[in-house]
Amino acid sequence: MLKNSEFVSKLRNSGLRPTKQRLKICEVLFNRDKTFHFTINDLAKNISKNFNKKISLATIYNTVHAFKDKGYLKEITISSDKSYFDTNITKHHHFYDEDTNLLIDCNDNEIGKVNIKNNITGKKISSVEVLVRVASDYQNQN
Amino acid sequence: MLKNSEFVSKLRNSGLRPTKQRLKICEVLFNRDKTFHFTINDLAKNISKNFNKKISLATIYNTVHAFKDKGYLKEITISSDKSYFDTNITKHHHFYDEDTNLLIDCNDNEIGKVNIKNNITGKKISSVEVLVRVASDYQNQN
DNA sequence: CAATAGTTTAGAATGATTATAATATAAATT
DNA sequence: AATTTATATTATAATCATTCTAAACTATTG
Ligand SMILES: [Mn+2]
Ligand SMILES: [Mn+2]
Ligand SMILES: [Zn+2]
Ligand SMILES: [Zn+2]
Repeated sequence: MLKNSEFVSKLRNSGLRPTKQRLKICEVLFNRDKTFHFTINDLAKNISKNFNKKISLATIYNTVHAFKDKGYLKEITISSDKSYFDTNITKHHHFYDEDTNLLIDCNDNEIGKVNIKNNITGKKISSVEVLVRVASDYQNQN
Repeated sequence: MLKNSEFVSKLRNSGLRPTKQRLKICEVLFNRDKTFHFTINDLAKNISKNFNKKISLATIYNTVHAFKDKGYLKEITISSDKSYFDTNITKHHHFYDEDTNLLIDCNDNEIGKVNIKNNITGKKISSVEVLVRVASDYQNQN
């Protein structure tokens, strides 16, 4: 539950001007109790529903990518045609419900620490992500 | 190192007619000692280089998707704009080298078993995949 | 209040993937 | 082995999410 002036600082601190559009997008994304997952399309619909002045799709793309670059969003790719953004930027894993197409955060009492015994020589690990796909029992599994 | 007649059976057994094009693609993908990762683009280039008669891009897409549906290939999605296919269809995890854009298979002495303590109620796990992104030590990490 | 740098926008361009529908091939049937 | 039927391939067009362009707009600075 951040307020407008906090978004202004947040944007200024990252070298982004606090424009009307960016503040509106901040409000939609970050002015909540819980983090959530969304697609660009979800966000565009959400904004057009809850904002009288329209924000162009190019700006929505630009802003989401800027926020991702600044580390305010993470991108989670499920398949070649499904990409989600996540307002939860802490390290965490996901369940993906193939029936509902919903991403669900895992916490530590759901997936234990991944044990990486050997890394590639000369490389540093930049992220470790687990994706657990789930579906109804009686549905076709692949 | 399978031979042509084995590919013919394999295709027939899955209800796919053993056409010239599909057999050529089988040869390129499965007539090897080691499994590997490829993009559609890689495969198309490979075929045009090693085959005198061209296979249309539509057929390459169709065949790769048919093979994936039949379980002869797995798809590994790295980001919204990078999708790989894998001829290793066993359960395994991956390192992704952000410097070289190369996918590398993990074996059990690199990543231990993922401990899933609680699953979503009423759902069955259809896959568990770990992706470890790595990059050079001195490179920008995100 | 300029001047400047950064931002938004509508619309065009891109490019990977998929659809179309005519032609070709494989399999099944006579 | 000729005919019929089902399936596959192909060139090409269509789709559509994303990115690009460049003109208009806005926030910031002096
Ligand atoms: Mn695909
Ligand atoms: Mn993107
Ligand atoms: Zn999440
Ligand atoms: Zn692999």
